[in-house]
Amino acid sequence: MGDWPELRGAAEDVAPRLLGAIVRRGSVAVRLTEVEAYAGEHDPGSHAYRGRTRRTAVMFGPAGRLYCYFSYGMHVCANVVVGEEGTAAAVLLRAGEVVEGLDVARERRPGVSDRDLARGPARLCRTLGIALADDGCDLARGPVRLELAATPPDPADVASGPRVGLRLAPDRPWRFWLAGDRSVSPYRRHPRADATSI
DNA sequence: AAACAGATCTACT
DNA sequence: GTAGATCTGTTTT
Repeated sequence: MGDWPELRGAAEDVAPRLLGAIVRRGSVAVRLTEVEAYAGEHDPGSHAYRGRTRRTAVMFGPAGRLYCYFSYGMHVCANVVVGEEGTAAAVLLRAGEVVEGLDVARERRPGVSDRDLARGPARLCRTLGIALADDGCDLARGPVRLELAATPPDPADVASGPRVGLRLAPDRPWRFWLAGDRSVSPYRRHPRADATSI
C-alpha cells in the first residue's frame, strides 16, 4: 500500500477503476458510484489548467493523495490524485452510497434521505466529514483512506458522459458511473458552458 | 489590500 | 426547470 500502481495511468483510464472503491474517514465509509476525470494542465476543466498554484500543488504530487478544494463559499469537494508525480491528474469523487457508519452520516446531514447522503461531491464530503484540512492526505495512511475494489468493475456496468457543471471543456465524456445505481447524481450543464471547447 | 471565481446545493414553482 | 444563496480561499495587484 502507498504505492498505488492502479492509479498511475491517465485520469480518464484510472477513473473507472475507482468505481466500487471504498472511501473511509473515521466510522463512515462510502462506496463510490460516480467519479470524474481531470487531466491537469492540458484540461481546461481542471483547476490545474493554469499551472501550479498553492491551491493545486497537491495535484502535482504523487498519486494516492487527496486533493480538496473549497467552492461556492460553503462546499468542500475531494479528488484522488492519480498519474505520475509532476503531472496534475486527478479524479473527483462525485457520489457514492454509505456502507458503514450510517448513524453518524445521518447526524451530519439532518433531514436528508439515505439515498442523498453522498449523492453529489460536496454532499459526499460533508457526509464523510472531509474538510479542507484533509487536503494532501495520504490515502494509504489516513485520516481519509481509500480501499480499491478487489477487481475493477465490469466495463459493461460502467456508463460515461460529460462532466457536470463545467464552464470550460464541458463536453469531454470523462464522467463515469455505475449504470443504474440510485446514488448517482443528476447531470446538469453549466448555464454558461462554453460552446466551442471540447 | 482587493477582486474574483466557483468541478454546488437547496428550495421553490 | 430555474433562481438564489453564500462567502471562503485563491489569485492578483
